[in-house]
Amino acid sequence: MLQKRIDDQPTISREMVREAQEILHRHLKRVGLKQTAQRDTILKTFLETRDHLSTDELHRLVQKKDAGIGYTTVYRTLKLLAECGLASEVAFHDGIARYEHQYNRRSHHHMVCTECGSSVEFFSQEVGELEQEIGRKYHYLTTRHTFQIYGICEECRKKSSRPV
Amino acid sequence: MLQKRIDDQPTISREMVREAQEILHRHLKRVGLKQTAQRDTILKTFLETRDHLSTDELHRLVQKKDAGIGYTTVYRTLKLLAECGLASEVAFHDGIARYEHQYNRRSHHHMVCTECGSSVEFFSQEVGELEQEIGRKYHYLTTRHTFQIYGICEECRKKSSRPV
DNA sequence: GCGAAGTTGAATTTCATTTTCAAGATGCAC
DNA sequence: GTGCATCTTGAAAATGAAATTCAACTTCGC
Ligand SMILES: [Mn+2]
Ligand SMILES: [Mn+2]
Ligand SMILES: [Zn+2]
Ligand SMILES: [Zn+2]
Repeated sequence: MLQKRIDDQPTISREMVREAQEILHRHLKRVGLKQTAQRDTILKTFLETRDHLSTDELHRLVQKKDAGIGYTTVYRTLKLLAECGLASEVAFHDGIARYEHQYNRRSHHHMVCTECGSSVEFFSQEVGELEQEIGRKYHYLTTRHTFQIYGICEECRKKSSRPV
Repeated sequence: MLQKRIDDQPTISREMVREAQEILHRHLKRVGLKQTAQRDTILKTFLETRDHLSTDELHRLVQKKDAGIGYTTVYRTLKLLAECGLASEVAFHDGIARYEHQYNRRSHHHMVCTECGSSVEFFSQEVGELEQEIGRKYHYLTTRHTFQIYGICEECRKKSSRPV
């Protein structure tokens, strides 16, 4: 699952992890839940990648840090992270839910290759403006939108024109 | 599942059904499959509604015409219709696959209420242009895109501000 | 009509997601 | 620090839409 990096975020720093954890902790307190080592480990692991991870994939990464953490806890923590804005779900239409972290990330969209599953991130202000415009027009209070482009990447086109 | 009608297609005519069936029949022949009464009934039923139907919902409608037609056949026929461009999948993010027919329909997008599930269709040329532009920029051969806006409709906002 | 090849629908399987539950951890009150 | 109500955890089970299987049936080229 390749992914071209087209903005300029450095690898996450210790400081950023701490700040993100504070956001989580405040959220937990607000809704009457408790801090746990598992939740912190999962958040930290999640911040360390810029990939679009399935629960299963994140679980595998988390297990390298603490083999005792179960799939269910990763699953539940991702929901919590989405609640407090640290994660968002991205549907690549491949039948599984993927998440990406939203801490210090510019809002962006994805173009996905339907052959190999790789994706490119791109930025477009227009799409967000369209959300506002259409919401106003039909009297919806809009909360979010999804926009994905599907196609075949250059690599895959080369491969299929030059078969083995 | 309400849906405002914002373009001007009349109810499907007998003539249109015939034309759409010809498209299906040509497709079947092309890929070495066979015409059946079930497939024709399913296509006809599908064309008669402008809703965004799950396989289950379409199956229920089809059964009113021919109670012997099974869920599996509806499921498989929807795939065939998508293959020949007569249907397209629309993901409203409610966990089930929905289809709408694409015979004599203007391309459009959807805004979905996350409270009641109702949807509004809207038209935007810009979105299609953006697909082209981004595809060119990153050397993808684009095939399609998805764009949905999520929010809360006027009805639902009224309801929640005036609780029983 | 014959027969090869495709179709059908009930039943089964698959598989990501969600729920359950009993044992363990957390954190507020004292 | 201790008590204890409440929340958390992870294995296992349940869920449910989607996909597959298979034996009986239909289609269609000859
Ligand atoms: Mn992304
Ligand atoms: Mn529509
Ligand atoms: Zn590719
Ligand atoms: Zn609504």
